[in-house]
Amino acid sequence: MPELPEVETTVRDLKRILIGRKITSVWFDVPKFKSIAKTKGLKIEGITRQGKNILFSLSGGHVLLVHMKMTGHLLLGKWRIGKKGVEPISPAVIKERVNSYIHFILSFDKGPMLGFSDLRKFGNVKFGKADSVAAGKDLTSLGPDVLIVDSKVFSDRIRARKKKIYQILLDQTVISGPGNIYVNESLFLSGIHPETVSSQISPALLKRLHSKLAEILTVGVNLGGTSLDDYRRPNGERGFFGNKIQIYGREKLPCMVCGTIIMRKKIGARSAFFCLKCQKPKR
DNA sequence: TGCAGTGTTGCTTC
DNA sequence: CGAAGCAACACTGC
Repeated sequence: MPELPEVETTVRDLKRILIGRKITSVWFDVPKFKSIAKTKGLKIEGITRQGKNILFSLSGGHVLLVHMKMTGHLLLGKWRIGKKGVEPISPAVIKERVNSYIHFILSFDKGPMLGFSDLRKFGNVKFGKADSVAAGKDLTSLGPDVLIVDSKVFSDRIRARKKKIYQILLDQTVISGPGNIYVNESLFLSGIHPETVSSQISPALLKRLHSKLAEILTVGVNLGGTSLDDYRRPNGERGFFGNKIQIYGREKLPCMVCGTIIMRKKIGARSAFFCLKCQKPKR
């Protein structure tokens, strides 16, 4: 689920609470998360984002990397760990179904705990010294961040590939950050058909795409991300970008601009949504 | 009832 | 080498 705006929202929300806190105990119920045990006793010195990865800088030069994948989200709250498993105490919204799949918890010297909810258990964590995490494939394979890269580099990297622009935009090794919702929205706003071959799009049009993508991602960040289903902010609240969606998920509904019925097509195992009148293959 | 589909990504296979 | 298919997993909706 989470794309750049959801990850960025999570980082910003967590930073305000967790910087300076010392991890006093850890709990997990899925073997793949066992490396969080090594964070016990360390202090959180910083929280940043790289692509869709969240990086907790910890004392002693350590880093905890968390990727939320499809259904993960980090929540601040209180849990009681008993024989029946994890029992949420707060926040109240924790009672929502989507928040009841906690698979690891960090407790601190004071304040709320940090729980990781992940219905499908696709999430990932990595722990290590900062340089070894930085040298790992999770981070080295990432292309430049879509909100940081300048439009010339954005354009050059995309034109260097020869593939459908929709697939290129979802490829984190080309540009990191965009996911399915915001990619569909940005192609719609730019008037580009998702199957347009990347190498054939002019630098001028790619400049427009870059600006629309950055614009829509920024709106997403400002609205706290998109909560169509599972995603929640750390305090349990929803993000409101869902109200701004113009094309994603609107198959068979009329285009908000021209009224043409919106199409859906599988491209590389993902669903692209587009308006045939507003989005032409363009160069 | 069963099966396609889901905001992600990595590995295997050809 | 790249592209396609499958895998991880749990649930929803047609």
